[in-house]
Amino acid sequence: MEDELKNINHKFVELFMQTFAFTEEEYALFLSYFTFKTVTKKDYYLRAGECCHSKAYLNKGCARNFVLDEQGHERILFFAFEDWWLGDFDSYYSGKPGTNYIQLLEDSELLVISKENFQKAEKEISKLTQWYSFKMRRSASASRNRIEEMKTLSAEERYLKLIENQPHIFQRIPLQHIASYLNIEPQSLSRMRNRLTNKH
Amino acid sequence: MEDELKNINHKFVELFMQTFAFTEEEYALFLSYFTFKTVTKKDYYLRAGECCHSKAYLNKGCARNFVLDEQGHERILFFAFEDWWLGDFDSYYSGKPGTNYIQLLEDSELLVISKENFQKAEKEISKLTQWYSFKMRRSASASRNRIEEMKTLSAEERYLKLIENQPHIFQRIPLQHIASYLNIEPQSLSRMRNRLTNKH
DNA sequence: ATAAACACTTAACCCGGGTTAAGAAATGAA
DNA sequence: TTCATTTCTTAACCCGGGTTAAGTGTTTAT
Repeated sequence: MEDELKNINHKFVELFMQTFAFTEEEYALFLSYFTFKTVTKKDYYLRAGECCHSKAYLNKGCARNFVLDEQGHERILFFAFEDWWLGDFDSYYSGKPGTNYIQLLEDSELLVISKENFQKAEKEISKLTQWYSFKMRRSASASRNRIEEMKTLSAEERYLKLIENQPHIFQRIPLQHIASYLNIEPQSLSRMRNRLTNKH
Repeated sequence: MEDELKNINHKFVELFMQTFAFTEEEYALFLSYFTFKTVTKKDYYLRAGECCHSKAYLNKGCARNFVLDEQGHERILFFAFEDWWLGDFDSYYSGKPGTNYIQLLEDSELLVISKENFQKAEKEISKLTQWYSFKMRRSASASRNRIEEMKTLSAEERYLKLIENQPHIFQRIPLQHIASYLNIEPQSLSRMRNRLTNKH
């Protein structure tokens, strides 16, 4: 862990040191519960059927979170980039096997904390619970907004919104995965992009 | 309030008295922060553009939570029945105007608690915070499952799953609203039902 | 009792996305 | 450099759901 400390994403440091006002001691204690892990492109952090016993801070790299439909097609629920947390939280809390796959799309760095260590940390650093309920609320809100978006926008509208709001995704994520995220086939995305450019 | 106390849904009593082990005093205090409200069919608890300053326990009746898409079509996100809580939680926490409409579909009874009163109650009854973070986690999990369902199932599969898992909905909710919940037009639902019965 | 409002169904036509198949372009490995 | 793999595109055909329109029940209000 020692060597990697200097490489920790500044957003991680800022979040706990500034936003949640951890003391140096609390921060050091919190960090000591993590393990630093490098994973290569295409590795999985989690597969369906496994129990999720940890959460992981994505220090560097990006990942896709997907499930399989009844025909075995991969359906990407969302992408994760630097400063996101990885995990199947249904499985994490229920202790039961989950349905999510989480695959890294680049060589990446993770800060992994086990469920047990997180519980210990929560007992020792009371601010953590506060942070966590804040995060939970934000996550619930994001999911509700996503549902709203899926219900009110067409595939084309969602594509245009994605270009508008998260253009960086197109720099790092292959179009086939973006198609899956938009819930259409790669061929349909290709056809749609063609349609859109010929409009002008 | 006095008169209506005996009509409070037994699930409400059980939740706080048994599951969260409120004392008689805590329960009485908590209840004193609510106002009992009867509303008639088609009334709105909330409209888009309004700020949501309260949450409401649906003691009796049912409601639909919907948003408008860009063409002004109503899109139902979910239905609420007895023992659900009503509110636009993005607006509740942000203090900003929300996008959700919540309309009662039957003559209904609500137990309404204002944001201020809930905050007071949280300070006086620490178990409430515990209850609330539990609820938040459940809600986040439900939303994620809903996204997963929307991404992996066709309209027909979602319809069959609805019959299987929540047949009571068909007793109380008009088909046009169920169509909106399934994200299809009433005509398409009608056609689909016809298709399905003719299969046998 | 009667009209108005609401809820559901059927049918014809259109269009976007799925499917299948093939080929082009870009990337990676030996 | 060369071959293999991966990624992206194009095209033809099909199908489910949208759209429009009309018609049939079914409630609700007066």
